[in-house]
Amino acid sequence: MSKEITSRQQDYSQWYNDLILKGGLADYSAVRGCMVIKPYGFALWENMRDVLDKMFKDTGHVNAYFPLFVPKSLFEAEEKNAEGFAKECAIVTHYRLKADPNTKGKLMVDPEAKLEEELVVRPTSEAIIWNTYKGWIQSYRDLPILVNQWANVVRWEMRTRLFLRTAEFLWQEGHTAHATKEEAIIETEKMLDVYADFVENWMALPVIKGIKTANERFAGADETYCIEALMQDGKALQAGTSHFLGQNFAKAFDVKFSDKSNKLDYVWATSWGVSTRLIGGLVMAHSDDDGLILPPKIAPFQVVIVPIFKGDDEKKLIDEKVHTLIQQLKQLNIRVKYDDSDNARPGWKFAEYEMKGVPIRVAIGARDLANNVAEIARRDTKEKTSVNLNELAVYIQNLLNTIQESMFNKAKAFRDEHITEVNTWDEFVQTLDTKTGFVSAHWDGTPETEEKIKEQTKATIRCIPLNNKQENGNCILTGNASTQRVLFARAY
RNA sequence: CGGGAGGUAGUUCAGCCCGGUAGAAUACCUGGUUUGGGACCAGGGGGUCGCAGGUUCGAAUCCUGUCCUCCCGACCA
Repeated sequence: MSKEITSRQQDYSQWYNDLILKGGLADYSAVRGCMVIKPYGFALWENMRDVLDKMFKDTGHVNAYFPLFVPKSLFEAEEKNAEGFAKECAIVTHYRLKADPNTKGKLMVDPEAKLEEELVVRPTSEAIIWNTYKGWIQSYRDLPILVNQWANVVRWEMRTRLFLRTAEFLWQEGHTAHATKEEAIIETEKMLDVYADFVENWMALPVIKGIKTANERFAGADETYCIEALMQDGKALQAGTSHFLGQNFAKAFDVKFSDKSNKLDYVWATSWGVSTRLIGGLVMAHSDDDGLILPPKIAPFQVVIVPIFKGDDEKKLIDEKVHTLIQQLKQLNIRVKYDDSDNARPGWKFAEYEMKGVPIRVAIGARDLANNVAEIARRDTKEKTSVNLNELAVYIQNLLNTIQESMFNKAKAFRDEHITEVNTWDEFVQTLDTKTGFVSAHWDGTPETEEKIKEQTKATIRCIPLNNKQENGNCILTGNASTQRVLFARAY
């Protein structure tokens, strides 16, 4: 009973924290704003990473690694980028400690060891990477450069939340260089599609593809594309971004190339990233008051088998059947765990694996063996059925697909129900306060109006959807003419 | 960074106001009985009371500082 989870209704934030901590995904650490990702959480991240990494490679990208530290002079080269991140940078100023002469056994920063130039711990790697690309690019024949990096970054956030916003987080960042603007834009859009494909088809999380307004754009980008997801409490979550950087970084780092006619021009750039934040979104979108609900395609374990037995003789008989089943499941590439530990009884294990979100539970006892069946329980719907052992492996294979699909459909139905078109300010405010979710409304296109709406309602423009329908209307705040609706929401 | 709450056994917490031998539940270990939705009996081990100073004969308790966490707000490509 010590592991009881706070209900969503009682305290949504506490529910979220309970799931992460008690589900065994992560722990708090001794470092401000930084978390420990535990083996179960990291296994989830590894599965996500492996799928994404293959997608990147299938679209022609290669991995590389750049330094954690960025000399301050490089960091400040692209002015807007530097300004945007300046407030949340960790900075290395010294390179040595020494024994504190005043306190035995304590260390102090050695004032003699001050760095000539401070090093910024990367909050993002455009600067160090573009400084490097300068040496890699002379001719159009050197382009495109399609590089991805799996890395950690540090952003000194004021208020942190497990997975959703931590001071240090894991991510991938793609940084590409192109000869033409058109090619760079195609790349930006292509990677947005990769993200949407991954998040929808692997994480079972429906997203809206769109572009950010100038206010919400990445510092240093000409255009920011994004995918936006909706959480169960009606708040939006930016799940991934893909930036068209124009020639901003090429100009800042003086990266030019000769085209076929030997004319010099600046290189065109993109960058794109998703992070461990996706895990936070996954948790918030799918789980319930009994614990996590993980989509089969990325769950660390897709199936857990719990034996129910009295005495060693029964256990032996069950073991035999289970080992056959495990072989069958492994041949189908299904990740399975057999929990035959004797320190917990079946009921305890049921609750434990529900909390950990394992998609399918198989229970086998003497009663089942007599009928050559096993009890199958779905985590997402809690439905239980008895299935003949001879058909079980294939049944599980199919059920995993069904669960994956069903989770996506459920999340999509919720998302679609929570996109509300409104035409007046009153409707707008009321929808945000009572119904929550995305609100589709006309906006006059000015940053000032966007800012005022944010001040008054805490809602921001999440995106202007791609392929947005054009229609005439009036801005909900100012009444000025507008040609399209945009999506507002309160967001994480 | 502002406001509020907190840090004592692996975990959840009591004890603090009013200073005097560190407690409960649960988890863990041993033995036994159990096992189809978080088992039971008996015995046992485990805590520099976040950290550092100070007051005191004596500090988990009082004072100062500091670190970390949670909630609300500001901030958040």
